[in-house]
Amino acid sequence: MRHGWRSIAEEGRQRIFRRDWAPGATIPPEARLAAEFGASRGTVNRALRALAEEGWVERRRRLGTRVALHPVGRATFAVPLIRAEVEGAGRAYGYRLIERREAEAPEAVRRRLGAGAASGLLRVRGLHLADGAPYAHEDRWINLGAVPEARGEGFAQVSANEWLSARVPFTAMEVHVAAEPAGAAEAEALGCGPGAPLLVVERTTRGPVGGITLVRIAHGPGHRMRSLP
Amino acid sequence: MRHGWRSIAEEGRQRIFRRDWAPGATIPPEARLAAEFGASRGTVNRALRALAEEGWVERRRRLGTRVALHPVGRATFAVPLIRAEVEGAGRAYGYRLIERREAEAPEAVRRRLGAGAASGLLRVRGLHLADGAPYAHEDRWINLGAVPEARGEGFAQVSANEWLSARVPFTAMEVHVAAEPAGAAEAEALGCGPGAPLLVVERTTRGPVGGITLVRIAHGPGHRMRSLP
DNA sequence: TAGTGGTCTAGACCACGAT
DNA sequence: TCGTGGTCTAGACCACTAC
Repeated sequence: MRHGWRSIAEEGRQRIFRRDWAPGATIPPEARLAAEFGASRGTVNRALRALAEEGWVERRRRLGTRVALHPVGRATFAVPLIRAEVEGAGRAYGYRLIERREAEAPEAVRRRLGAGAASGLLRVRGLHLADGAPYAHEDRWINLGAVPEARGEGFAQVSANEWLSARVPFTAMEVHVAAEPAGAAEAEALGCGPGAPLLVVERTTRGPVGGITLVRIAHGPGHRMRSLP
Repeated sequence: MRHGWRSIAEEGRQRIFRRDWAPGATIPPEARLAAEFGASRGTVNRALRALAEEGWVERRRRLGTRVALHPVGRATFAVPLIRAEVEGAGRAYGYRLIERREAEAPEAVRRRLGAGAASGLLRVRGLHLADGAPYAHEDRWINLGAVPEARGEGFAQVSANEWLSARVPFTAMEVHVAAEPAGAAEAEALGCGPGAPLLVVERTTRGPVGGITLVRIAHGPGHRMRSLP
């Protein structure tokens, strides 16, 4: 038998699906599987690591590899530039600045950004358009302590979304998703009734030195997020 | 210098962040980096593969490894059992069946399940409770062609969510997320006003032989999805 | 203490795709 | 054609943890 790590992983999935390897059971150790498949231990390790990342098995030193009792699924979503998202759908992208000012941030915002009372925060609101129609409302706080250059940028031509992405790499990102009724400002910007259900994505972005930006993106009614394959 | 693959990956992230490796630029090939870091090519490969999975670089044979122009972020969410989700939050879990019947499915449902006109479909609706209060409304179609045992199950004591998870492993899952106004049935079950914004998660689950189940889970007002770290 | 997975090495061949 | 990443091998040492 000739086996690559992908086919070994697939065979493992099949055995789990057929209950040859039952939920909760410990499967044979890598060395034994390597002998069975006629592969090296490294190849088997690669395959089992893939199954572990997919949530099918749990691996622990000494304990061995056990089939997960409740295969916890995972779904991954892309977090693209809004411009790229719109243009990727074959629509014309547009952007309009609504508001830009240095302002006192609510305590919750400072805390989530890890910004001390000393560092200023910039608030930028804007509207993303697709084919001229409102697409998403962006309400952003930028930590000027982490990105002082933002002071010199008006964000009238280029959205903060795009400006930051091109200039400030991040190292970690936290994403919350919720359904919320449109507030007054969002309803006006998006052209929907107040209270209309909006898909709201909140992202906190951090660099090596701390919080960079916190953004709330409210998508117009009907918007869908689709998981990556 | 002694380096494991994790520290090599971290060094790569730092170089990208510092723009030593600029966006769009091609970084040195694995063999060169291996010499630089005093590691074997296999170790460097492992590190760069990790950076590629995180979206920092794009790798292609012959072309080499390029730093991504727009570091497309990815956010991963767990798709757990609702019971596990509720109990994990330290709340008491409950379940109530609302409806169970074999029914004609809309064409859209059949298509997404890849179910022919011949195979019957079972519809199960239920309500998940946390501390006795409505938590999420589940509206599910089960492909009896793929899971004939479901005919003999009443789903009165155990939710379809849990029954399927324990019995039918899946191989692929597609997830859609949207904000939608509560319909009449959902509003009644969840005890909210009709039109209230609900976070709706639609999952299509497939096994090796085809579609298994399509479920629409409407979470009560205020629910949040949080990305995994 | 011993069994298991985690990782590293040095070398090899292959698949892809620009030239 | 040939440089690049993708993968496999056989062997080795280490880290964790049940016993």
